[in-house]
Amino acid sequence: MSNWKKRLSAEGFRITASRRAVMDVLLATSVPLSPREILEQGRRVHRKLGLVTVYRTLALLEHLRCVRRVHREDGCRGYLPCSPGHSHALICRQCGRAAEFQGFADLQALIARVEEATGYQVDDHLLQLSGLCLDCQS
Amino acid sequence: MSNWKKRLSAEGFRITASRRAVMDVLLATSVPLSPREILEQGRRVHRKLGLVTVYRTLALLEHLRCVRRVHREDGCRGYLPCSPGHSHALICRQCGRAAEFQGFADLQALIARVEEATGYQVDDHLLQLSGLCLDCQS
DNA sequence: CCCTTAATGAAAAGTTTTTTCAACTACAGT
DNA sequence: ACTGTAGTTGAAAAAACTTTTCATTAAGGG
Repeated sequence: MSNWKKRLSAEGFRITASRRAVMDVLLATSVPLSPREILEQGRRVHRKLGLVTVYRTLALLEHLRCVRRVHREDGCRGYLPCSPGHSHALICRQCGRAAEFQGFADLQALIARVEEATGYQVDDHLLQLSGLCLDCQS
Repeated sequence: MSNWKKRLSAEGFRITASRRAVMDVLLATSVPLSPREILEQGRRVHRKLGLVTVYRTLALLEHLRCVRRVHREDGCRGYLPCSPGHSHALICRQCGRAAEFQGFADLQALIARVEEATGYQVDDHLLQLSGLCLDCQS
């Protein structure tokens, strides 16, 4: 059983046609999608899908860390499926294609320095990179 | 003359009461403000200020790098004044107070590694930290 | 102190997100 | 399999947010 289904069940949530439609769409994309885009594509597999349900499903799946929300200059609600563990998004500014990467130790070092410099106790971070993917460089 | 006024003039933009109101509000805050909050506070110094103008002014000031837009889980349009040069925001999740920090070399190293790992050519990044400020830790 | 033109604000239009609520259905227990 | 029930859904409506339009205002060079 796919991972997201396990997580829903484990927390007592039901596997419904709408949730399947939303996850199917997200698992098939390599570009962050907005709720409206997810609705449109999702209707191809589940005709009755409604926008409200897309919003609710995304909120739930984000909470369970099955999907990740990416922020961009335009539109702050792009969704991507996310692999287990903490990772970050790297988005092509030309075609939108997204890749994931890990934070490595550099980020820990940076955070430690910032904590020292500011006195804040840092417990979360938002890091996204953008640029050109291999295909778009030519 | 304050820096933001210089930048506006230098690019041929006018120093108006509305723009002064928006910048005054931003320079006085340590918490990211939404366009609506800026409108409300701005009206205390410039009665006729309109919401449309706040949006337009923020877009302009952001373009000129006099203000910075911060993204958060809730609401993706928080504005802060920004110091010259590239820096990042660190926001207290309790009181909202923001601090700035520089990217240091760690970030460059991280980006270089990601470029190597993914083949992308990285040319921009969005980095924000959140945690507890000194006051909120007690 | 004019004049030109950038800038403004109110209203309206367009979007996005949330709330409400009756109907539906996944699935645990029978 | 069948059934009951509580979690889910989707349409409509409300609320919130952002952009467009356009007549009026005023910044600042001459």
